Amino acid sequence: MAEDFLHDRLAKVEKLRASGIDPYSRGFQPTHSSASARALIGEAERTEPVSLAGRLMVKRLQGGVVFADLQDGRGRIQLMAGRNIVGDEEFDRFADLDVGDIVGVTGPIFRTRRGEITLEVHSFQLLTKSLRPLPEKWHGLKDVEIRYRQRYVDLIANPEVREVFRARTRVITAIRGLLDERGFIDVETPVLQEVPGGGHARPFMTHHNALDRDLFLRIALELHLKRLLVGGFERVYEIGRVFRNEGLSPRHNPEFTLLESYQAYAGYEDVMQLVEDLVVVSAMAAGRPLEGAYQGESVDLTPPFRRERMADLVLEHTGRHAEGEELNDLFEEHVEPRLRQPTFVLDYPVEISPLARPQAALRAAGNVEAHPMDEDFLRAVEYGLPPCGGLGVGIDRLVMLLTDQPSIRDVILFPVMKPET
RNA sequence: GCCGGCGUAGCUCAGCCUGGUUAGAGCAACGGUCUUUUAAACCGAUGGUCCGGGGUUCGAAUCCCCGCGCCGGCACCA
Repeated sequence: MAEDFLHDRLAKVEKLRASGIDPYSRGFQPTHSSASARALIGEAERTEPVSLAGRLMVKRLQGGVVFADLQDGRGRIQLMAGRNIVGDEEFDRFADLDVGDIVGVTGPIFRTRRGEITLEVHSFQLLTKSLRPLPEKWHGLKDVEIRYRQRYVDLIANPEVREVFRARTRVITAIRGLLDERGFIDVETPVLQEVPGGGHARPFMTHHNALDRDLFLRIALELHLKRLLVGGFERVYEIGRVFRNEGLSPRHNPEFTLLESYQAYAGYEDVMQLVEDLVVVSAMAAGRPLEGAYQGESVDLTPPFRRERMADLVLEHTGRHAEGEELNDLFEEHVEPRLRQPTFVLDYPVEISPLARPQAALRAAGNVEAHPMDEDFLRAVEYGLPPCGGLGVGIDRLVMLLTDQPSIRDVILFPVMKPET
C-alpha cells in the first residue's frame, strides 16, 4: 500500500501517547545551534551541557550505543546516546526515534575516538514526530519534480539548496543596502492595476468583486515609480513581484522578482555605474568571485562592463548595417545569444521601446496593437517628470548567475507547476 | 501551443532495444544480534495499480495509440 508508512508511524504516535509522552511537545529551549555548539569545545575535552534542537537525519545503532545526526538551521552535529548513560528506558525510547523526527537534546559536547565532535545525550525530548520517511541519506533527493513541488523535502535533504536561497536573500539585502545608502527610498506600488503598463507582456487578469471591476496583475514597476518622481521623490526603487502570462522555461517563471529604480537628473552613464555597483555588491553577498563562471563558462563581472551601441554589435557579429526593428531582430538572433560577458547595449531603436511616449505616438498614428494608454500616467507626466535615469534587473536571473544555477526554478522557492496528478 | 526525451518500491536505480517463470538491487522502514560508529555492520522477513486508459498478442514494465506529469528545445518573453 502506498501509504503504509503512515500507518506504522501513526501507530508509534498512539503508542507514545499511551505511555504518556506527547509526540508534539513544546517548551524546549535550545541554548546553542549545532555550529555554536561545535565552536564551544575548542581544545577542551568536554564542555558543560548544552541544549540543541533539530531534525534527526541519520541513525546508526551500535548495540548499547546509538549515533544520530541532528540537523538544524545551519548545519549538523552528531549525537550519541549510551544505554549505560541514560538508562534502559530512555535508551530504548531514543533508539525508537525515527529519522525525520524533531528532537531537543541536552548534554556535553565531546570528541569521539574518531575525532567527531558529538553531543553526549543526557536527556532528550521528542518535539515533533515525523510521519513520512525522508529521502535516502546517501543519494539524497534527485527527482526534480519532487524537489520543486515539495521544496520542504528538498530543503531538508539537500543542504546546498538552502545555501542557494540564503545567497538569494543576501543578494537582495545587499542591493537594498546599497540603494538605501545612496538615498533611494524603498517603495511599494500596486500589484493590482487597471492598466498593466511599463512593458510588453500579456498580463494576468483578475476581478475585484466589490467594485465589479476587472483588474490586472502588474507586469512592471516603471509607471508607478515614475509617478513618484513626479511627486518629488528623487530616488526611488522597488523590489517586487511582477507577473507575465507567458510560457515557462529555464529562464522564465510567470511570477518573478524585478528590481527597478529611478533617479532624477541621472544620465545613463550614472545608471550604468549604479548597475555595476549593484552587481559587485550582489556578487560579494553571494560569495561569488567577480572572475567566476556560469555553467562552465567563465563570466567576469569586474567593472567597467563593456558598453556598445546595438548597431555596432550587430555590425560586429553579422557585418550588416541595420536600424529600427530589423536592427533589433538581428541583435536578438545573432548577438544576444553570443554575449557572455556583462555588456551594456546602448541606443536601442526607439521603435521597440515600451515607453509611453513612442507608444502613444504609434497609437495616435493608428497602430492599435501598441500598448493601451495609462491616462493617469500621462496626466502625471503632464505635471512634469524630471529627467531621470532608471534600471530594471531581474533578480531571479541575477541570482542564477551568481549561484551558478541552471534553471530559474532553482532560485525560486516554489516555482509554478502544473497541477499534480 | 508545437517537437523530442523521460515516468519501475518511501528514496536512488537496473530490467524495456531483442515481449515469456511469482518484476530485481541498494538505502529507508520492520524483527533479531552487536557499547565509540561515519553513505554502506551481520542475519531474517517485508514492501510494486511498473504514471493512467485503451490496443496488439497465447502472454505486455517491455510493442502500438491516447491522456497526464516532469525535463529540454522552439514559440511568447525578461
